[in-house]
Amino acid sequence: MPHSTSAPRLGDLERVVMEHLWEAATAAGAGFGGATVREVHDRLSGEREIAYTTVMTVLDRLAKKDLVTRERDGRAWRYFPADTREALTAQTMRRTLDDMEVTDRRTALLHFLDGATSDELDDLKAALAEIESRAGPQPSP
Amino acid sequence: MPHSTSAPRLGDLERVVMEHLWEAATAAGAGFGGATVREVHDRLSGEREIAYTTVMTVLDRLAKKDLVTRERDGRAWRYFPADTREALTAQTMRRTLDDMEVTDRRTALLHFLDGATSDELDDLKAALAEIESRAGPQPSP
DNA sequence: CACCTCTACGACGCGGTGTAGTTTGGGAGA
DNA sequence: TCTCCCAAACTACACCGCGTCGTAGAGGTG
Repeated sequence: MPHSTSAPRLGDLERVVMEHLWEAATAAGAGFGGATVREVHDRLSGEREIAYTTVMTVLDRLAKKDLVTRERDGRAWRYFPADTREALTAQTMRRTLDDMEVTDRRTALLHFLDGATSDELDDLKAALAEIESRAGPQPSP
Repeated sequence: MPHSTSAPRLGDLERVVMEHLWEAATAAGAGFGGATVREVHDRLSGEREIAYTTVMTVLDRLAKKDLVTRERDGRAWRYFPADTREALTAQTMRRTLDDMEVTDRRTALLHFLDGATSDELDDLKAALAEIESRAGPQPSP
């Protein structure tokens, strides 16, 4: 039984392709975005040599892993990231935390914060405050 | 060039073996611990069928990935986890955050916290407080 | 010496990923 | 209508990581 982990991991090229989809999504002003195989291929061709079908295969696999969705656009498919970069990052981090079956979570988080810049700590505090306010003000214990 | 990511990811069996090393480390009261191939194999044999050399190979690969260290113990090697489970977890989480080249880190962290239990939030706050106190009391800005 | 135990090294199968060629189906123009 | 082009679909292949062992040596012990 050769390994499982049930976690869709990104390869190098897959990541690059996701980059372009994310860029396309933000560039198109939230509402739309996405890209066809040809569009992604054209962009990648500017940076390195790569076959059209290679891009197609990658997009296809990403779709099978539910990392992207697709809609018809004429005869071609238009691919969209299923999650934002931030959401995917968070998911992956969470999966790590869960998979490792850490008993002493506080210590793990402490180690994590050890490597954090003060900017990052600020980001974290901001996020924490946001969550708390969303959950409603806590009664003082 | 088939992928790289410079990230030592754990397979299923590798993880199981690490479990045993971590257990051995804590069971031995901080100071020592570690385990030989035979010890790990004996323990695994109780749960499933597995060859001695399989365990050896895994330990070997873990050593090459610097996830364990080893010292001579008679004719055998004694293997020690290079990091605690918590430290490794934190490392992996951090690597994810860095690799994904997230620009909006705050949003990513927000997504991360979205999936957190309130226990986990408490752990995080405790860790955060610890870091802050360690860095010395901040002068009010 | 014979034996036992450990290490070192190599091997094989399988799935994932990078990479691409070949086949097929359907619109668009001559 | 017939042809050509484009995009999709399918297939293929190599390489690497990991689970899985086997075999060959080396070095103590009875």
